[in-house]
Amino acid sequence: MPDLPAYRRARSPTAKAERRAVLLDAARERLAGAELADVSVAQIARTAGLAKGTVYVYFRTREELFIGLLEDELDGWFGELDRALATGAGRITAAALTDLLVPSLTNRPLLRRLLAVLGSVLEQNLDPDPALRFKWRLAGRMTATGSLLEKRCVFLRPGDGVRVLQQLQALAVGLQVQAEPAPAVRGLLGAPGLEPLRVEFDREFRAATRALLTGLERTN
Amino acid sequence: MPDLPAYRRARSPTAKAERRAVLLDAARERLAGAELADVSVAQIARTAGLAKGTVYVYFRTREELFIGLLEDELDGWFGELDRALATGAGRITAAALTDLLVPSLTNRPLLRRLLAVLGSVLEQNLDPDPALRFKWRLAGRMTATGSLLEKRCVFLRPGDGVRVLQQLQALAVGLQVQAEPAPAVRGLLGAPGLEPLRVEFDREFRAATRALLTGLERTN
Amino acid sequence: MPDLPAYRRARSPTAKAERRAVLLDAARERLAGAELADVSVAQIARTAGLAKGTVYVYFRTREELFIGLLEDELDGWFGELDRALATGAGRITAAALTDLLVPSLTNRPLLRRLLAVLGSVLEQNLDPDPALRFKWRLAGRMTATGSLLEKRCVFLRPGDGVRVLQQLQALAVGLQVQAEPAPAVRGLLGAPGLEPLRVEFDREFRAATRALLTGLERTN
Amino acid sequence: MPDLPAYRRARSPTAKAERRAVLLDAARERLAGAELADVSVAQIARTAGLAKGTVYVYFRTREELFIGLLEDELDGWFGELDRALATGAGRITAAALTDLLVPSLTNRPLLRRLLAVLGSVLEQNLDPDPALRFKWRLAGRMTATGSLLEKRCVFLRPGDGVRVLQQLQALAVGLQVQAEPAPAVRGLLGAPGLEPLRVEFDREFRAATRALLTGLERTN
DNA sequence: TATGAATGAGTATTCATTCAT
DNA sequence: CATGAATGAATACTCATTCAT
Repeated sequence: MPDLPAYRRARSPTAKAERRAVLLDAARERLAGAELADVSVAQIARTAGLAKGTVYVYFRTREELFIGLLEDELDGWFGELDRALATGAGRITAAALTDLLVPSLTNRPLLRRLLAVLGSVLEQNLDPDPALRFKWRLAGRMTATGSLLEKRCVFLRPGDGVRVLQQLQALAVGLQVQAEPAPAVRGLLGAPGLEPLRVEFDREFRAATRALLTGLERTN
Repeated sequence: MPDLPAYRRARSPTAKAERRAVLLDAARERLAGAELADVSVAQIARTAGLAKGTVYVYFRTREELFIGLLEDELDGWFGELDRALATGAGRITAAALTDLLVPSLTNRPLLRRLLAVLGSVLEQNLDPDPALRFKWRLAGRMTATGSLLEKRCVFLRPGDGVRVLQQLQALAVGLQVQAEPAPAVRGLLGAPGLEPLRVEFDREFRAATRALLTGLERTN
Repeated sequence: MPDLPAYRRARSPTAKAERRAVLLDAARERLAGAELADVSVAQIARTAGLAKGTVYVYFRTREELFIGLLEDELDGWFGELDRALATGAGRITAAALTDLLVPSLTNRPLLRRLLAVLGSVLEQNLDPDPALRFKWRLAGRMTATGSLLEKRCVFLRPGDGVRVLQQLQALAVGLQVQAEPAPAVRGLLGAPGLEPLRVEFDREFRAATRALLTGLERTN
Repeated sequence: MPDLPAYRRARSPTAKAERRAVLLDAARERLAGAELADVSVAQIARTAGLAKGTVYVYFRTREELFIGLLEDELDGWFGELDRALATGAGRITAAALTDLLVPSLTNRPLLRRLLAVLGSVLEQNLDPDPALRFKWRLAGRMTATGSLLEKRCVFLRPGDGVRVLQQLQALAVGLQVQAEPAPAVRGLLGAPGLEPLRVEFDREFRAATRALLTGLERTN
């Protein structure tokens, strides 16, 4: 049972941030069991124990809420990468880089799902202004983490850092789509003869990432 | 009053297949300029010069129509790969395989787009029966082409053929999502400071594929 | 009990016109007991015995439906005036013109109500195209009937015909607003001391029209 | 810490009236550029430099605020008429009365707009109590000014004073509706062929008023 | 077969008003 | 008194699908 907040109305910036987080958590909870398209604002509000209109106090549109979720996930991801890359001293090989990068996305299924629909859904009903803000922030972190990558990996040339991140995201999103179709579809994949279509995300993502990074290492 | 032209009613199997093709072509035409979500059955029918209801004579649902399109694209893709792999004799290196595989997906943007939404959209509103038929056929071609790959590439171990195809698709889909967001979003990407988010599909897909295959070659 | 139509689906132009009329009649029925703002599309559809979506087969928007109603009312009004002005031979005095004009609006409360909200509500959610079509038609009938007026009334100078129609509409709308506020308000007007605010439409409209026309007659 | 400025809290009746006036002025300002339906409480509050909730300290509902505006306008109008009718000695002809009455409404577009929606909008969401108070006050001024009219104009019989005021309002409201539809609609009226629908308020109102009063003068 | 009229489920969003702070 | 966060009612419209013609 979650602690109820001590207030009914969030007036301080802290309380407001907290309430925003409550809404994001509610969205996360609902997304755990349903497609993004099937999660309605009403559901999220109900899950958060708030009224529908309150959602619109904190987010201008439904899409902005999901972008908020994505920002959280991206913060977590980049943060984890940055910490890992700052730790330790020596140079990193492709194999070590694989071990560093793979779990960061393997453990973030929601990030994979949100990235998969970012361009086609999330940004559709977004004012240009918040859309740009989001993109700038994302670009900034890509650049920063890409630089760290280049510093720690001798086999990465200038520009390769960002490129590795893009390729990693691409692999994760593409395999995510193969590995976890909508629940209704997932059932069918158990049918005999469909083995070639069954994709176990964790294993395949690791394999592909290792191959990719190894290839880069050898090529450069 | 003279008889209406015989082709107004598609009686023979040939005529039926022809009309089916007309509808698929119409869908292709519409998809060239719009998001899949924005292409309605009515539009497709109108483009084909038929009535809305007629679409449902040839396809049980809107999704089945798009699956039909995807089947065509997959047929073309696998056919091209199979022909290329059957041609020539010697063993294929990672570099040669890259040159063989990359254009097959670079030239098929529609295939990439459809694969991206296969699990989350297309198969959502499909009867289990046609869904299974589609999947069996796909699995079959994956297996067949995968075998061919393994035969021609010494660096591929058993099972790696299908895996390469999966990884290739994953890369293509993931980069597609990054490279071509919905039109409304694409405009924003021109803003300064967003360079790290701009992805040129052709170049990045080739680079990633080469790295991936090279990595496989060296590892195995 | 109204006759049910012999068809379920209106395919012939006649049947379609009939069904359109059924929807307009349903709207009329609902408007008899409620403010225009309180009449929903769902109510109209239910009253017509049709589904909500069917309304949108015949009218692009809710407003277009009400404009259709207004067009009917205007057709009736102008038709009545034209017939009356075509009948009889001699010249018409102000008094006779009053007798001719007044009942035509006294008997059309719906016309008065719709005219009152034409510019502020009805035309708000109308595509420019149908809006223009409506306005051209209205302008045409104003001009035609205005000409007839000028022919039969010596005291009307060129241009006065249309002007009389405008002034008549203005009076009717203005008095309508005074005489028949929303039901919730109407009750209050019975309170003692509010006699100066009670307006009996028929009487006042006749008096004002007679004065107006008499004034015109003497002035010109 | 010094005391906050004394005026931040409106304690004295004077200060309260002042703040009320600030809100009414803000409403006037917003109404100058927008339809009444498009002016929100939030906008008014912002324009007044106050918070949304503060509006409800001074007015029970949004409608009550607009009624307050209307009361101001009516006060100004009746005041002007009363002063004009008290001034001068001799009897007033229809022509002179026209010159006296017409500018009083020509110069009050906001009064016309508010009167047009009084019964259908403003009084909809009003408690009976303030509604009655407003109506009694209005009735009183109608009676008083009507009496003055009857005193100065021989051609007005008992009861005609109030009636003239009613008819004048009716004309003003009706012509207002014709002359100034919502901005979105106004653009269309420039189209060729729509001349019969273009109404210039000032000119038409004067013409109609003169005819009306002249008619009254001759009839009585 | 072909048609296109009829259906009806499904939901984000606004904003006047309230009330905790 | 002043604030502004929270509320929740209320509704037009789309479009895939069906089925009468």
